[in-house]
Amino acid sequence: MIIDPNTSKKKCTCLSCELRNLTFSTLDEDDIRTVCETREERSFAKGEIIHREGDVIRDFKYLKTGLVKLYKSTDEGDEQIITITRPFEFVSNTNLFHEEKYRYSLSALEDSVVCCIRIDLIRDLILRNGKFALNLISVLSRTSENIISLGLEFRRRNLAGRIAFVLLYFSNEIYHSRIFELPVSRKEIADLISMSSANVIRTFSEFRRDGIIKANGRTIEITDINKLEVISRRG
Amino acid sequence: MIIDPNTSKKKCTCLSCELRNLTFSTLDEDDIRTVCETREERSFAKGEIIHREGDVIRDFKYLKTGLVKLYKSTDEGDEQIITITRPFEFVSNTNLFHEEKYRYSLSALEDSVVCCIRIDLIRDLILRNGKFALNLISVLSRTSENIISLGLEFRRRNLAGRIAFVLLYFSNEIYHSRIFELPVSRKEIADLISMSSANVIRTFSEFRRDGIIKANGRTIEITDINKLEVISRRG
DNA sequence: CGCGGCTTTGATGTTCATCAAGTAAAGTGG
DNA sequence: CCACTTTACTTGATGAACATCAAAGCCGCG
Repeated sequence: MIIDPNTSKKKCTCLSCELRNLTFSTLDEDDIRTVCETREERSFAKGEIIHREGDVIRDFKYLKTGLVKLYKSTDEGDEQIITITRPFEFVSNTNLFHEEKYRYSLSALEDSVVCCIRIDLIRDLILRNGKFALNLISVLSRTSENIISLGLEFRRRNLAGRIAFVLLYFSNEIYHSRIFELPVSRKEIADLISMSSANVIRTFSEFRRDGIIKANGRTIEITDINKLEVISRRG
Repeated sequence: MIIDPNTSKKKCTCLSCELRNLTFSTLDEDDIRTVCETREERSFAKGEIIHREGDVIRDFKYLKTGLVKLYKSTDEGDEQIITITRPFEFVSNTNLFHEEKYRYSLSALEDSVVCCIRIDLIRDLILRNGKFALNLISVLSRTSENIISLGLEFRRRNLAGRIAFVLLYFSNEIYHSRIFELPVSRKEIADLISMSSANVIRTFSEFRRDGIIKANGRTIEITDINKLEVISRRG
């Protein structure tokens, strides 16, 4: 870990970065060094906005640590949350390569570190390195695919089913534990599953009454995962 | 236009193909020739299935003429339609490059011609030709982006708003006319916007009563586009 | 010409949004 | 540190939006 005395930005050496195993596994030492020198690692506190829809796209962004939400603000002032994703899933909007500006906003749900690589450099690497390009396509596709798939999952469920699905998603995909701190408010869950926050809360209360979860503020414990899975499937 | 006497498959020369202006503009004459020789042009009658979810992905598929729907079958036997797209919008599922099998099915809503290029060849071109790779990323991103965006548009509208949106979509994006033949059944519209077919039909009837559209079977004429736009925006 | 699938409409009930009012929690300024 | 404000959460009551069920008409196809 190297700390630049001028900017005090933390920089680990890219050679040992975990991300290298993903998109950047195909780069040789020279290219890795170039990436390493030009990239910027930015920290965002919980709640901070990483970029807004309409901002000019300059960087290819990769989430190193933390948790973020991708969302769109509607004309009426509320948000549609598109996805909530954790590190090592590529995070820049998919429109990176065919538009100038972000279509969606991105903000930190937990303290997060984002690795920013200049988009010109990525473009250059694609042009020069076929393996890198192939790999990148794969990562980009997976990201989009996950977003599309999440939408389909919500679409076909009713209120209770969507909430069961969300709880299982956090438990299985994000925290790998049956007890966890919800990174989002009830309102944000509502914005994710396209239901009213009052009904989200009501459903939490019902799940609690039925002994399916214990909920104390944002601390959630899944006590009857079987029931929850049934609700998620049938709902 | 060349017709192969053995297979009776029509083949236009790729050199003059309109698609060349899109993804394949960066290929030199040699590569174009290779693509041209190995590709297959397949015709599908209205209603035919082009591929099913679970089928092994062998080709990169591009819609040349016609109209197709991308959809997922649920366990309960009904369909979720993901998108309906017209020619020159790339059509293969986005999982082309990171999965072995299709996640979604694709079928022809109108008689359609699909150009199929072996996936190995595409992979090879990506490896060898950086500009092609960059271009392809752009096309793939746009396709995914359109699907995601469509989902968001439906999500934030109520029944009437969704139907107004669908009608405007067909009118503006697909047929470029205020009179057109709906390529889908009422049931399929229901599967696209995640509402019941009975209520889709009811809404059509209401629009007709209110003088917003004339509907005779699948023939639709938008008679009051302003009202329809208001409903689409506010609904 | 008869069958099955799509369309249409009405009646009924469920699901969900909205409104309202109250409580708890968390930030804010003196 | 406390009073104050704001924001998140909670619950109930009400009505609107939508699904479901049922019956009848239509159309295309074998």
